[in-house]
Amino acid sequence: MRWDDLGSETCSVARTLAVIGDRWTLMILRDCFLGLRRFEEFEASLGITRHVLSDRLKKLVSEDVLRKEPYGEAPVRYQYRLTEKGFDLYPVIMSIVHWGDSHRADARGAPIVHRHKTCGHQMHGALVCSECGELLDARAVEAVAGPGFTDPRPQSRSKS
Amino acid sequence: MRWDDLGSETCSVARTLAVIGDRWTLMILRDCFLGLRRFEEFEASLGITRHVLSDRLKKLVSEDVLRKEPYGEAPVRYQYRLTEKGFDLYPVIMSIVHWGDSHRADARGAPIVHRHKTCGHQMHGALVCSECGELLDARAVEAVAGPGFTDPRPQSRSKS
DNA sequence: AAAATGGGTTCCAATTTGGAACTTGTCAAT
DNA sequence: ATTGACAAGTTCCAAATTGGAACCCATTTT
Repeated sequence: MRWDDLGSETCSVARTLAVIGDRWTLMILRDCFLGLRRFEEFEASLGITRHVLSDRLKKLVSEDVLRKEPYGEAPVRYQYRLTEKGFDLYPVIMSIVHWGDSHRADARGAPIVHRHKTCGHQMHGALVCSECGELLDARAVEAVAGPGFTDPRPQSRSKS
Repeated sequence: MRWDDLGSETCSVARTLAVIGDRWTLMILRDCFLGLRRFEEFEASLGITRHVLSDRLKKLVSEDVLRKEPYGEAPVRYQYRLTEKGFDLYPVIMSIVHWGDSHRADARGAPIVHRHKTCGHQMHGALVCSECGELLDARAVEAVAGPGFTDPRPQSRSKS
């Protein structure tokens, strides 16, 4: 399968990764959550080549994850900001951060720590059951076919 | 910057993506959480080319996300299973699933639904503050330098 | 008038993928 | 005892993607 066909799979992971599952896209989104907005800010922060950055930003805008808005007057400049749909990716980023903090931090500890303004504590993101609020463990969750389920790969790679 | 240098960045997102931020790796992990274990199962499920699959599995094993264990007797065969470190990626996958369900599902609804065995309800993963348990919103979280912080890109791309 | 700034685009070489065929060890059937 | 099948790869080549650098264009500052 070509990577570009991922988006038409009957799977929410595949469909999501078709948007953000790219080498650099999640790094761009990390920067967005850190408040970066301008083309050259992303470039300097990531050290990504300009045309790959340009391409990824276009894709994110076309997917409505980022919004490109003009600012400044005489020489009109542009900035890229998260849409609500983009903001909804926060749990993905925070889960990634927490895994990195837990498993890839150096001896001194996490490079960035997070403070919850609401309660004032230093915290990390925790994944819980939306219904009972208990911490989620993969072994306690059962996946079953939902309303949008269709048998995967009906016409795929023939076996003979 | 080359993608391969990501792992040495002072950022947990970068370090994590150096392990899983690859085009196919998260799809492989999705399959692992769905219970797939064998090389040919992954290949059939993903339609990925064999040498890319082989390469990704090797990387995941070397990162201690998957474990390669022999099974069967006479012709010894191998299977790949999640380690604890791999299991800890569950929040990442579930957050991705939830975003896909929310923003990329077709009219009929999610292809897969999840049932929490503990409470019995159909649920999704929700990201909360580890300290106060409140649902996390990006705007309510402040990121500050932690113990492992070092100034990014000290020797990077010179400007002149 | 020359250089800088911001936000790109164009070009080419190097790397990575996609696709298919080939390998190796073992078993099962002819 | 050959032939075929299976699992798990590896090898080869062509096509696509990335990395690196240079170029473009409209304004603004020096």
